[in-house]
Amino acid sequence: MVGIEDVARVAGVSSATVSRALSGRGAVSDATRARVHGAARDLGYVVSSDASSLASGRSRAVGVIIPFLGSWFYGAVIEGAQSALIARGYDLTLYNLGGAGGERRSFFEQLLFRKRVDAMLAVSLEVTPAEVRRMHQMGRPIVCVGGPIPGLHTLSVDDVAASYAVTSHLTALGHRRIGHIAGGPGEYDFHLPRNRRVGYEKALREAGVAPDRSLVEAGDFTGRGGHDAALRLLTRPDRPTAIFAASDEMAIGAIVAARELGLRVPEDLSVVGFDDHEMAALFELTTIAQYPSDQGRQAVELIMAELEPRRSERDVEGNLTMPFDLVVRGSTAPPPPGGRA
Amino acid sequence: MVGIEDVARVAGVSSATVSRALSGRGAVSDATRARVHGAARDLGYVVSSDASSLASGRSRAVGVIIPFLGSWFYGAVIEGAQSALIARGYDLTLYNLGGAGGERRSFFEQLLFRKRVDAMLAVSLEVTPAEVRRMHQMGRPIVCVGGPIPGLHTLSVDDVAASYAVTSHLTALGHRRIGHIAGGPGEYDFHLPRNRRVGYEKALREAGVAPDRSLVEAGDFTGRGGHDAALRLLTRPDRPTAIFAASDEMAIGAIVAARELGLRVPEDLSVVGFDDHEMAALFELTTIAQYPSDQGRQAVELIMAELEPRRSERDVEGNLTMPFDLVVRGSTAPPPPGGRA
DNA sequence: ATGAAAGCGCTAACAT
DNA sequence: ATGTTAGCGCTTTCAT
Repeated sequence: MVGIEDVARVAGVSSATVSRALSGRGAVSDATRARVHGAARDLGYVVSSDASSLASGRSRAVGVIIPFLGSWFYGAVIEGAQSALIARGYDLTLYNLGGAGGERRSFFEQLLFRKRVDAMLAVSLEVTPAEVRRMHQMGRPIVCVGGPIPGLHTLSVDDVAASYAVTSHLTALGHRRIGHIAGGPGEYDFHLPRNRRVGYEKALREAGVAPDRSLVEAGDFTGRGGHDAALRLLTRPDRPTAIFAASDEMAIGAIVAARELGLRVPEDLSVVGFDDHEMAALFELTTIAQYPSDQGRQAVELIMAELEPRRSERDVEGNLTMPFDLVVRGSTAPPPPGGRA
Repeated sequence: MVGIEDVARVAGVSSATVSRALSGRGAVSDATRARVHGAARDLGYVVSSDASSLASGRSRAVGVIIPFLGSWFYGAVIEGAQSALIARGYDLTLYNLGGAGGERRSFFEQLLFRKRVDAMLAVSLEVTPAEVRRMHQMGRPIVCVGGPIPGLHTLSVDDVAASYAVTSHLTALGHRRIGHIAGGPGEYDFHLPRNRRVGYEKALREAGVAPDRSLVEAGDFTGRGGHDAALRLLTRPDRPTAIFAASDEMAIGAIVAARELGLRVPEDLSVVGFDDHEMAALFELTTIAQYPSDQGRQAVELIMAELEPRRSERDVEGNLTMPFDLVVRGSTAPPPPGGRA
């Protein structure tokens, strides 16, 4: 194994200088720096991250916590975070808390404190106040994507506003009976199902429609879940003329369900989703585009601002709002004339 | 920060004994072990992984390398690997080599050698011989999912056999003109596109059909890519009566394309996929089920067998074959009577 | 079964 | 700008 002393010997300097030259911290003359880099390259030297972490207290890794991996959204957030991290020389350690086992507990009790990571990025994580305290105890920056979580820096789209926008699109078309396929009962994905429902109800009220609890069915953010929920909504005698699903996967499931029942989209039923999933365009789905890989990237920027503060950057707000866009495609139209609008 | 010496003091033993008691290596009396565990719990002691790694040479982390994160398959593999790792107290460090930047080069030149991880799990990675050498230089176990890669332990379904099976299902139904939507031109996902095509051609020949190169179109493992490829196939004057897409995402895209052209599935066109994606059942897609999360789990078992060998386990083969199943659903039927079969 | 002590490979004061 | 040196917090011989 070639170590720092080997490089020092070849470059004719001390190991301290090698460390300085390679890490960029501390002053080194240009000539020396060049010699050190040359020696390191020739020897194929790569710093041991363990030794470096132990000595410096910085691990150059950030932990990313997600509730599960089954949806497009999480993959995209991770992808964005990853590329931003790699660009800065950081590793990404993934913690998937969704498993049936004690993943979650062992995470909060052990993993969080092993000092493996310099910071945490929590994606759509529903955390208890006790868990927030635990995270603060860790004493390292924590940024959440999909928030806001009281007490933590978060970065999220305004789910209420976005849901309001997409539901208003439906009411503007003339829909009055609008079903909602919500996220599951809060195991994953915290405020999000609640907030999306709030925006939906706000748009209804504004259109003079009293929200009808029985028009809200739980999906679980999967295609199958959306399909089944839609089936329940659409087999009612007074079926809705439009459905707002809280994710595109569920919306696609709803479109399939409609087709099974012989309903045409959008002539007989309008469907809107949320996310702008890779497949949304394929199904002509009107939806809310959010930009998860940008969210991942941005979250990393926030983390870095805390980790490596420069005087030029001002302090980060508690909660940062991310953009979204209403994307109107072919899955929405005015309700059918015969509809009990 | 509570360190090992604190625990030692409270438990009334030396730090060496604490290390032994907590790690399970080395003999410690039951009474002592209990006292140490008690003290550690009371103090909230968690071992510093950096210090532990540095001293022991083991980091209790494995790196997972993927070409990109955009598909269901990778997410599932990672999920399986993650849960197996966490159960053994290992962390998962993710390397996504798909980014446009120099991720790939910096990975093979630097990250691989930082000694952050005890082993590597490479998923569907197309590696050059030079890269294989680099990985061996690392001197740590490497297991690949989706192989086989010469020189590395791999674990994969027999893509040729699986593709043969699903294509034979089509020929058995009477199809003779069968299109194929292959994976992209090899940027990601290596042998896989090739192997799936080989199985497809073998089934054709066996049915007395000469493979027609012009019936093979490249998708890119996305719904959109499958859709566009299917459009090209289906607008030909002598369009195929069936399509085998190398992934379910692409197959779903093909179903959508068929519908756009007014073709009914399966009456006018049969479509088969590969993977048994979460949404496959929703679209009644006949497909090959493989079990990516099991593959991830199994890969971790292989790694652990090398990392922590026990005498009971015999040595692992170079290549381990994973199961697949043909799942027949509603997207396949005999070709239409008028078809130029 | 337990303890003493020597590192693991690097970084960061401090000195020059 | 560079070198000297003392750790970082743990694991692991080697004794006992």
